[in-house]
Amino acid sequence: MLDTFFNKLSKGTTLTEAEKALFTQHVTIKKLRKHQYFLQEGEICKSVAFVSKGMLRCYIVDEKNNERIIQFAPEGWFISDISSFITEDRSNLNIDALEDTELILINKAAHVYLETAVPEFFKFNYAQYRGAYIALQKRLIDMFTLSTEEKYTKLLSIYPDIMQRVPQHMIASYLGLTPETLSRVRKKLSVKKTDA
Amino acid sequence: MLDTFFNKLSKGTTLTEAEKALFTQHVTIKKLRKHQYFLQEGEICKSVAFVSKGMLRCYIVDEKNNERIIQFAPEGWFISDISSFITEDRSNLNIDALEDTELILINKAAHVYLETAVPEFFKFNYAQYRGAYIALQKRLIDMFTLSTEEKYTKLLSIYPDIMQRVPQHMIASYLGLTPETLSRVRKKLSVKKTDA
DNA sequence: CGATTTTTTGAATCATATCAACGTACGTGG
DNA sequence: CCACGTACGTTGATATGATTCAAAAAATCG
Repeated sequence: MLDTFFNKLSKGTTLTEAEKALFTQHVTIKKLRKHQYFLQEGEICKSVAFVSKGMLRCYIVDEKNNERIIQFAPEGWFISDISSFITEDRSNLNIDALEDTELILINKAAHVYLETAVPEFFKFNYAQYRGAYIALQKRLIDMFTLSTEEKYTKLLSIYPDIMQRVPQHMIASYLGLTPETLSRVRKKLSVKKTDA
Repeated sequence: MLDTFFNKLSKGTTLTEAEKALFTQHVTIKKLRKHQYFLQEGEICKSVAFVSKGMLRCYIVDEKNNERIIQFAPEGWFISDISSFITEDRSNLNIDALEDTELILINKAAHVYLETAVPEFFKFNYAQYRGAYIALQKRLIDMFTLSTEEKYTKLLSIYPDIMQRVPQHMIASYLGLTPETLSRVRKKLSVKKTDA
């Protein structure tokens, strides 16, 4: 049941069977059908979720009622509103399923418990946050320095299958573009390719 | 000498005198005069720096030779290229002093040692990274959702003294604008204010 | 004080957003 | 399984906001 999860943890970590049993006891499994929410704005984020199957998106709705996608979370990733999870303030993020998905939920009590009971888990989370910070900084730099075209091709090079799994207008939103602009960028690129 | 540093650590952490002594032994002090570099692109980032006095900026140079400022680091903040520090790859960031500044440097060996010798330091860094990640995510959201005008006024509300300490064109760079655009935004805002 | 850097202003240009219309794919219930 | 309705993607025309380039004004530094 928790295979993918232990797989993820075992990158740089070795868990004993006893420790694995602790996880099994303290986490819960949740299934979400396409379009169902893991978190809606206004709620307090009660859990960190590991995606064992499927895919979610995290988005914010701006004052013009545009959805702005902050992050995608396919299987093997964690998703949560960490800020709300830590402070227990209401979230302004929405997280919903783009496909039927399966989550492994770690609520706050479990999270605190597991981090002390399993020091490796604490270290793992440390490395996760550090890695997430580095990745986000790179993304911010890309937002600043890359052209629209480059942003799109870079996304494709990192996630080659993303166009198969995610509707185009959501990719536009993730890149900070309108759907129309992304459509035109793609057209231009396909023409370029044909030229060669 | 390390007062501001211990002050920072003591938020949520209590260090014994013995532990403080360990820090004193393992860190080094470095003074930078205005315009001097803590890190230049192409170098490997050898230390994490705590700013005890002064201010630095972290920037990247894009292919059109524009400087893009990623981050400012006034006293009380940490600055480093964490990615380069961890992986020991060459950095593509530049970090230099905007004023005469004083840094407390923790090199890799010291960092590793102190994190194991002082568990509180490990926890502190965990919280730092997590906080940095949350803050960066908020910044990314602001970049997406705020108008140019709002980005500028929000920056001012968070760092009211920033215009006094940082040249305007660097603030423009931080916000992802040209200096001309920021100048015009400021003019528009000052007219609005006069109207009232 | 003069020299250099920074900020401001103006005009032209460019990239993306916006609005509107059309074509296409999709899945849902009859 | 087909038909219909809703979503999604494309295309065109126009508007908007920011950039670019150039030059003057203001501030800062040695």
